[in-house]
Amino acid sequence: MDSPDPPRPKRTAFLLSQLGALASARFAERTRELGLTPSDAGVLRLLGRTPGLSQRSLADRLGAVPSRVVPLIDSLETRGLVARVRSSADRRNYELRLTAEGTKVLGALRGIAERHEAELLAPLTNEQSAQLGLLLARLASGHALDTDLHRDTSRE
Amino acid sequence: MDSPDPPRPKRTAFLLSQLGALASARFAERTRELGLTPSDAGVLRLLGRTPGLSQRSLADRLGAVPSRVVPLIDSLETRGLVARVRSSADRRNYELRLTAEGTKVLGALRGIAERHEAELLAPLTNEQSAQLGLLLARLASGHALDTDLHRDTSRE
DNA sequence: CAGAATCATTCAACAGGTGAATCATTTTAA
DNA sequence: TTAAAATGATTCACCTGTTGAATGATTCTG
Repeated sequence: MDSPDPPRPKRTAFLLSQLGALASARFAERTRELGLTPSDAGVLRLLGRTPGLSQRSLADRLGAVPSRVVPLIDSLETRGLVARVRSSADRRNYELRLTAEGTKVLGALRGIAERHEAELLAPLTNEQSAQLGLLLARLASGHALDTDLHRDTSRE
Repeated sequence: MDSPDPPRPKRTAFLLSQLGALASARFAERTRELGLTPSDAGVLRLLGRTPGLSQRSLADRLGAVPSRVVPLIDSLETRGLVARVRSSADRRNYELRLTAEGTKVLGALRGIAERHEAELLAPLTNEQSAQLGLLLARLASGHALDTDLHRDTSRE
């Protein structure tokens, strides 16, 4: 037969999928040590930056459906990381906020993200990492995968 | 307060996760038009390159558990894309092979992969795409995400 | 004020994936 | 040669993350 394994170049798109999955899996491992899922982490990050968000707009920014957000917040509320307060302006909404404990956990999460980044980019030099960051950013903006994930058209 | 949105640089690890998820989702859309899941596509690709594989070794190379492979092959066999033949050497094993139809579908799959790659890399110049390919390959090999996914230590 | 829209919630359902137990077959040891 | 251990395929119950439709409360529209 032919040579069994000429060092073939592997599609870039596949590499991207695989490395993305690897990155996600590693990050999940790290957050699990804090008792959090990646979704939990996303919620905390978003509420840290934008306190008072409603569940609806949180769902939009997460790219999730509202019914999905309910058990997510339930669990974070049970653990005392997030508080639901009825909006006085519109009593249909909750205003979601981090508790003191939640803010603390968010801090730990930032540390985790830093170590995660460092571990993932370890095989590259700083220069290469910077290059990669630029290329990926260009790719992301080219595909309307924007700054924050699903910046959508509605208000709030 | 602070300025609400200084165009912050976004972690490279997060970009990687997001773009990887995007790439996977887009690829899944494409394969679905052929009536295939991404797992199906992986099986066909592997059987195209290595005919006669057993379900066990297929599971190893896919990074899946054997019980997962059963319904996967069931479905491909039902659709006439893959054939199970008992190994005469060891009647516990099947020898899995693509049918003529399966080979045809594999061809279509290659076309899809090409278009997928082109679409994904569209925002970049050819030079940038090549650069990205190199950086990702370096990253993958640095993380032992090797040529084919899980080249493992056992035989066959 | 009546009807439409909106937020949060529940619920049934589904896909994908996993581990334990089982059966047939092969290998190992005695 | 045979008893015991190992191996491949399969079944099964189960779990997690998700989704969409229906519901109740509240607010907006005209």
